[in-house]
Amino acid sequence: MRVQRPKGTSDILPGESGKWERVEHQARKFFALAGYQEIRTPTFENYEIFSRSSGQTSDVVEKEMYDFNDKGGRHIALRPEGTAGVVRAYVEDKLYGPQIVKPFNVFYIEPTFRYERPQAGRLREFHQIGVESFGSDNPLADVETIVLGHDLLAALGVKNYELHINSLGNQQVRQAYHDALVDYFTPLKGQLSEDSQRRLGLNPLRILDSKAEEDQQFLPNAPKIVDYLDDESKANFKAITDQLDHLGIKYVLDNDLVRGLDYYTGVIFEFMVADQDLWASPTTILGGGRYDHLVEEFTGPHTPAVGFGIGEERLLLVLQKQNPDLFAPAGIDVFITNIGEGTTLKTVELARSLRGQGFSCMYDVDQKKLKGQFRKADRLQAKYVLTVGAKDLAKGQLTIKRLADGQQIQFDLEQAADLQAVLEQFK
RNA sequence: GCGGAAUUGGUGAAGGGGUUAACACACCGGUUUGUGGAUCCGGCAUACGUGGGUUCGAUUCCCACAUUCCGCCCCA
Repeated sequence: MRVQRPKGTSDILPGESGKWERVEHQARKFFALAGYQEIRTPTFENYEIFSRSSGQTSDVVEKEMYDFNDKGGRHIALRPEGTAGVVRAYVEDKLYGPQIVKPFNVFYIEPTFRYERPQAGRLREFHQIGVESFGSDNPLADVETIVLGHDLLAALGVKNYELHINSLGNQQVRQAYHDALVDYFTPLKGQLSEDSQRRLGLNPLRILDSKAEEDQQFLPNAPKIVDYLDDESKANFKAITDQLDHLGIKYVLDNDLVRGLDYYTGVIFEFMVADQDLWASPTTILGGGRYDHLVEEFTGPHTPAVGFGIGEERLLLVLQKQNPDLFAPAGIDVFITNIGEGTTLKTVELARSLRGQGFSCMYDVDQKKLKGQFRKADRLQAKYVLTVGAKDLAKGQLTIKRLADGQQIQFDLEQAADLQAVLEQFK
């Protein structure tokens, strides 16, 4: 048997898992403060949920879906993004009902899957932290979502990121813009990159995203979406950017920002980090936007919505560099060593008592020699070592030592019921 | 999907077609048995990603595959 995890997956080991817990704990706290509640949807859905929402010509559907047929012949896909499943649940579970306060705000933290070549900050199984807000078409809902993303990154300690935003307007706008792009690029077709020639027929919007050298020269003069926005879309976008201005949130208007999923309709945005040590080119750690028709597409009532997703692996890469303090190893409060006849069970009793008092506490189940126990305490970065010695115990006493400076004090056994009071003697 | 590099023990690694795979760190044990983080002593890869091939003989050469890393595409 080959003992090897599937390509593009990773084991999050103890030590590493603590970092994840801190990030997720902070995120949960943050969402709770904003009144967002958690939603958990299945890891897999019927294939159509994703193919219809993301768009048949999107890369996600065309080549990155992790799909298979189950034993019942159902075409299943592991979720490649978070929004579709939440929208499905919103419709199926009738969360649009009048008894539910609008907007309906949720967050999720979940594994996500894309069948791709792994590289820095890109795995086949990765994790997304996301939010969705259903039911409001007010620009303030867009602003609230962007502010949430901005403030969450700030709370976690991400320092250098750039917020790119753009607007895609409604379906008529998109159609008109689509046609304009085809008109512009078709005469140039022969000079475009192979990929872009293909995109021209399928999804010309994608050409704007191209980084191919052949294409670059044509991009500056390509039609801009802003010129095709109708008055309402324009007013909407302006309202959003004005409010961001007032709130002091910096952003870059990025006409070429497209996003990989077809369901976006209004404002779209990405928080990008440019760090040569991490990635050769600027990389998106958070992306999102407005999708006003997806609920309808899933046979629900017309429901405007907006949300974003954060790539947790990428977030961690950035945080480890920009806010390493967040991940300072914790160590345990107390390690109990014991020596001599009749001290073992006393040790267990003390450990249970200390844990009950809220101290993290361990002892040596291997019952090695005292020196070995101290070595263990040191390796576990214990703050204090409490020693249960047979001789001391006979006098009703215990010894506690602070490892940082070697200071050691003795105290009566009964005082162990309130260790905090004992520890205060060190100060 | 395309291009490039890598793959030796718990880790970082040196090495080289043929009887002991260097060195370091970590770890384990000891330094006469009630105290850590120092020193000293000892131990620690029948093994060099997998499968083929070349050869008297390969971990060392060749091929394929796998995985990892980097870049492109795209995105989280």
